[in-house]
Amino acid sequence: MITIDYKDRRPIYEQIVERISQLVAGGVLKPDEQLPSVRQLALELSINPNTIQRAYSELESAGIIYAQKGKGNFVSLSSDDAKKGFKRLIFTKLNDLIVQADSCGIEQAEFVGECARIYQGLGEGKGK
Amino acid sequence: MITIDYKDRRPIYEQIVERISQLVAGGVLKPDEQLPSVRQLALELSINPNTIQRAYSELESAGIIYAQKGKGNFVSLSSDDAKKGFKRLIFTKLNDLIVQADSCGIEQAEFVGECARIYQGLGEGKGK
Amino acid sequence: MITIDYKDRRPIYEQIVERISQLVAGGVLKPDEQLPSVRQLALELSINPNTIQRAYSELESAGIIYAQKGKGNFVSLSSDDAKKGFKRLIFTKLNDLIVQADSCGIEQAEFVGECARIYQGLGEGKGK
Amino acid sequence: MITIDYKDRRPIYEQIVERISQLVAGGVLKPDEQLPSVRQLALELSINPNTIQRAYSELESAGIIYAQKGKGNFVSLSSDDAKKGFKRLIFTKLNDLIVQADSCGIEQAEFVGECARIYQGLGEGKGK
DNA sequence: GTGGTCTAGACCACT
DNA sequence: GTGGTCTAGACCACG
Repeated sequence: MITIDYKDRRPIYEQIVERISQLVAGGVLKPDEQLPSVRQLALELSINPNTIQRAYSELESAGIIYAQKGKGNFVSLSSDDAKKGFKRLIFTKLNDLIVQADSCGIEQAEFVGECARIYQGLGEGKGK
Repeated sequence: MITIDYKDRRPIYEQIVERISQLVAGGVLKPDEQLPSVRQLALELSINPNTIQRAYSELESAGIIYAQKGKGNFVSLSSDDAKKGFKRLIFTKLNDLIVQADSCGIEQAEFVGECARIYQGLGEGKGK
Repeated sequence: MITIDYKDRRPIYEQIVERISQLVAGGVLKPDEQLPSVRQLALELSINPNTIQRAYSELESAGIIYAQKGKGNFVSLSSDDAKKGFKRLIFTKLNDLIVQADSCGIEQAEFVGECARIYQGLGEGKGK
Repeated sequence: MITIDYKDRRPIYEQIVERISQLVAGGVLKPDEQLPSVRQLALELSINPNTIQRAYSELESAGIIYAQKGKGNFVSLSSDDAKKGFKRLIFTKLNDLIVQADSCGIEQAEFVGECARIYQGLGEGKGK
């Protein structure tokens, strides 16, 4: 359900935050569902509990999950809310990317063409 | 020609690398043209010469510029070559982004629509 | 009569203490009236009896209720006494808050104005 | 400039966050001014650098300060912006307090009277 | 020297 | 057993 890519240059806790956000956005984790405990997830991924704790803290202050002392961590957002938040995040990144693309002369037609090609690639991947 | 945004969270040397790459891709800096010396640029931007040196090193190992001992640093790529390199880089990032978008249910139509909207926004900005 | 908000970050026993204090201060629970038994209340709220026990202990050491072995827990304070205790508590918190407010430049007039606005909001809420 | 109250039940990092917020709100720390380094402040207060780091992280994600790797942490908000943020925070707490006060029968007149008394106390304290 | 991340291990409050 | 905080010490990237 959650894997860590040690080659990824981003910090581990950030990878976990993103992964769980996706699971919530994708509706795999439903509102009020309990997440694996800090210690259990730490064992599974064989990383330090503090790192999980940090990821969960970030998710909590982002309003995606809520914590109850002595009980556990739970999903707080509906899948729809999470999707909206995620969309905002992705479209912000897309904006940055297009600014860059534009600054070195890549035009809309070419950019959109590339999008189509990539989406098609994804579709085929699924079809396998 | 080159400005630094100290509030940008990315390292300074990375900002410089990006900016010079853009200038080459945009044809502002032409092949075999000499770049400002490490010391001069450091003075202009009032930052540590080590930082400039690092940026130039990265640009060199990316094949965008070449250094001649005792003479200076020079542009090695043609505008077109730089553009191609840049495109590869941007399209790789775009790929990652689309994988993410897809994984939380954003479909091609919506994604492309957002691209169009952003490009339009850029166009208006220029028109000012 | 008593409800628990699981999304509230405060411990459950504290919510119960506060709620019962309010009921006493508001005169809903009268002196020498019997409170629901630990087990019964635990069943009603479907939480651990230990948690109720802890709440009752705190209430007892605060002098708000008293326990009789084998019989149950009873209200000890009159509504007026409870109100006084409550007032002391609230005004202590208010003091802290005003110290903070003052330290960042909020003056009495503005503070009192805000109080009035909030009280008005409450009044409207009741009017519904 | 910053002191820690070990009797305070709140975590240390939270005390630091609040204290620095106040200093920014009060205009003592001005925009773009550099804060003491993580290690230095840790030494001064004789607490672990990680705890300071945590406080600074929270301040950063709240937009009150910004960090530059290798350089330090700097105030980002103007004193006015900080004041507004702080006001919102305090008035939220005030709201909670008034809800409590109201629920046990403290009326607006009495509440405001108490505010006046407290503010007067503060004034006298300063006059000394 | 500076911030950022991670590990290891401890203690506390709560259920 | 669960989350939350803190300490101690390490390593990396940056300037």
